[in-house]
Amino acid sequence: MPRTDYSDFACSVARSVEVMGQWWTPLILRDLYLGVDTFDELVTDLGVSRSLLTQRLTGLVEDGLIRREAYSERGDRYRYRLEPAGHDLIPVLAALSAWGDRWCTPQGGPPLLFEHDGHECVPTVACSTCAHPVTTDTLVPVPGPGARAVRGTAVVASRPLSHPGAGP
Amino acid sequence: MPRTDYSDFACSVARSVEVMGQWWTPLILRDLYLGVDTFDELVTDLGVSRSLLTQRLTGLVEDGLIRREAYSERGDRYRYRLEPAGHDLIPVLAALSAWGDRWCTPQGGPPLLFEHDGHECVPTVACSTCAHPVTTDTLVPVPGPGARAVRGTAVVASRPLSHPGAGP
DNA sequence: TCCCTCAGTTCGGTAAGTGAACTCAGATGG
DNA sequence: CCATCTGAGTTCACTTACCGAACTGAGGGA
Repeated sequence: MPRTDYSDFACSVARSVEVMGQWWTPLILRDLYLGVDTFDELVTDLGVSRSLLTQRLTGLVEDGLIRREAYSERGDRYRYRLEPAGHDLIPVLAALSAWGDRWCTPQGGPPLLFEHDGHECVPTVACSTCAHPVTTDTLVPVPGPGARAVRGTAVVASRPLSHPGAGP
Repeated sequence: MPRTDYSDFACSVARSVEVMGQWWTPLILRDLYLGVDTFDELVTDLGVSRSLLTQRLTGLVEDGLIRREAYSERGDRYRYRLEPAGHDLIPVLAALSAWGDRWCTPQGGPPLLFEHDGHECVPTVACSTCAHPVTTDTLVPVPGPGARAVRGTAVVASRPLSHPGAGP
C-alpha cells in the first residue's frame, strides 16, 4: 500500500504537504531558488539518488511548481526553473528555515541568512491585513466554505472551533 | 538503507524538515493546535495507522515540539500538548495552508480560514525588520556564520551567492 | 459479568528510497 | 577518428518506512 495520499482531506495543510512535503522536495526547491538548477548539480549538492531526483523533478513539473528548460541549442542540457507557484513557496521555506535557526540551532550559527531591501531579515509570519506577527495566541481558526466532515476534520467538525491556542 | 538523514547538512531547511517534514507530522501538529489531542481522536480524525502515530508522537516529544500529559487521575489517559517550539511552528503551517489555498484551490473553497484580532487574516511571510511581505524578488540569501562546504551547500559554497530570485 | 473506551503493541505485506552500475548523445581533444 | 568526458537520466537489487488489521491490557459502567 502506498503512503496515504492526502487528496481527500478537507485541509489545505494536507494538500500543500502532498505536493511539497515529500522527502527531498523542500531541499530541491531551496536549491533551485539558490541557483543550483541542473540535474547533476542537484545530485552533487544534495547527495540525493538520481532515480529519486528524476521522480521529484517530474512530479514538481506536473504540479506546476517548476518547469524544465533547455539551455543549450544542441544537446539535451536542461535546467529547472521555479514557476510562480514555486516562487510563492520560497518565503514559506524561508520562514521554516528561520524556525530551524531558532529551535534547532546549528553549531557555528545559521548557515544561511536573509536580507531584504538592504537590511537583515528574519522571515516571519504576519497577518495580511494588519501586518502584525501571527502567533497561536492571536490566530483564530474558523471553518471556511470548503469545510466538510471528512478526513482531517472528522473530529474538528463535530465540535465548536474554540480558540485552543493559548492553553495552560 | 534508511531515508537519508539530513543532520549533516549545513541548511536550516534540512534540519526543520528533519523534525517536522515526515509524513503525517504537519497534520498531527495541526490537529494538536485545533484541539484534537488524544491518541484515539488523532487516529479517528486523520486515519493514520496506530503504529505510525505512536512513532511520530514519541519523536515529537523527543524533539521538544510537544509534551505528553495525563488528564485523568486514575487510568492511563493522555493528551498531547504543544510546547513553545511547536506553538512557534503553527504560523508557518498556517502560511503553508494559505499557499495551498492559493495554488491548489480545493473544490468548494478553503476548508479552514483564519482570523486575527477580529479581522480576516491570510498568514503571509514578512520581514521582521520592516514588516513588508517577503518575495523571491526582494529576498536576498547571504551566507551565515555556520556556512560550510558540505552537503546542502557543496555547490552553493563554490560560487557567489548572487540574487537568483528574479530570473526571466 | 460482560462490554466499552483509551492507549498503545505486534505482525505480515507493499511501497518508497538507496547506492551503484549502466545507457546514450553530444562535445572535447590529441 | 577514436577515446574520453560530461550531462541527464534509467535500471536494478536491496533495505527501510508505512500500511491495515488484529491483539493486549488497564479502567470504568450497566
